[in-house]
Amino acid sequence: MRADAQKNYCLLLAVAREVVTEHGADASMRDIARRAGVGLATLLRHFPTRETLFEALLRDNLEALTHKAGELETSSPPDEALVSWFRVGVAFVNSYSGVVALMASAHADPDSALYAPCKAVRSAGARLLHSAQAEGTARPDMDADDLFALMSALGWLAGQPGFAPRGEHLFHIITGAILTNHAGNAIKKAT
Amino acid sequence: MRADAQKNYCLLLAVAREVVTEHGADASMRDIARRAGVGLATLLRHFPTRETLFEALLRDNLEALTHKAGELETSSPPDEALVSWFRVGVAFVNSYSGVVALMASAHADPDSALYAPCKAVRSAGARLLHSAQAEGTARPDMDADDLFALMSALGWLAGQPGFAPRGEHLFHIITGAILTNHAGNAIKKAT
DNA sequence: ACCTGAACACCGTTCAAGT
DNA sequence: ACCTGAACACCGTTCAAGT
Repeated sequence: MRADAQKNYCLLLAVAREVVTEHGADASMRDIARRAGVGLATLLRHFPTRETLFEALLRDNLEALTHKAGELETSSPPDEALVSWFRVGVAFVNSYSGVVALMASAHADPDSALYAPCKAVRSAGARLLHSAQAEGTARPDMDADDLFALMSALGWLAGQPGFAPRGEHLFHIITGAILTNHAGNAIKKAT
Repeated sequence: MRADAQKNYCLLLAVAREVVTEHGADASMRDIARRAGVGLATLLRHFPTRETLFEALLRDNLEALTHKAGELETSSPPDEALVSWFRVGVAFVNSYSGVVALMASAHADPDSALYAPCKAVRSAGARLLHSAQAEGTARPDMDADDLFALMSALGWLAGQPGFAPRGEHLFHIITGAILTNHAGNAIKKAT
């Protein structure tokens, strides 16, 4: 990669982050190029699709999310680890408005640049889920895709202006459905 | 309304239904006008916003959904009525791909043409929910907006290609969280 | 190698001009 | 009253022409 190309790459990524923060995941590519003071075609060659742009934009955060699962696995009991990670996942998936739709469709499309990172996240969740299921604290009739789907659904809800205020409560309701100890999974936080 | 205007109105509605079936809720307005053999401006005056078009397009179905609640209220015990209606609601909200996002945002925007119909649906669900709560078969820490949100979330999930196959199972998980009789709400169908 | 500008086929909005 | 065509400001894609 030539020096000027490298510089443009970084510049575009920084500007994209800014624009996407303002306008969400379906921000105008043209706008990003314009603000970066670069030809639209230049942006499009660095990132031929919206997915490749977001793959670069979210890479670090997606890796952190995947890593977080392993961390919680050793530091917390399985059910707590699962819920804590689920919460982090919901928050991430909603970090940029509209990104959840991108990830949901990437999850089903092996050609998407976001497919691999999504799969990694899914696998990380799977491990936590299986631990909790083995322990008997998570419902057994659920798999990693269900977990990913529910995470996406909560992320989507939190991104809808009308539902956002209820996000925390809906999170509580859904995690309550995932865990099996209906007795007191609400208060279970500092045990 | 003049005769030709009336004719155009009906024609546009029919064509719109067709195009939306093919391309989902964010179909091109221009395309609808084109297929109807009418100027774009004509479509836009009959339906100044996408919401007004969908208000007309969904009116009958939304009324049917609202009506269905009252019907179930008298024909079934509260918990069954709630779940049955919830199922119909999820199916409806997913009748046209992408319509769920339209409804979710209309739900929070009193200026939207879809605001009133959404409110009616919400209220219809509220009655069923309250009956079940009074009976003790639905969790008490939930209100009509939560129900509407969960219905929307399931509709959204069903609209995502990757999650659609799991729709029924996710429906089961979420209704399990709404009802309180965790013992056997799965099999409870023909009692 | 890498970048650019322009042409292209789209989109929804707006409005003066027609019947 | 109602409709139309065109102008406008956008969008992403593509590619020949420049350095």
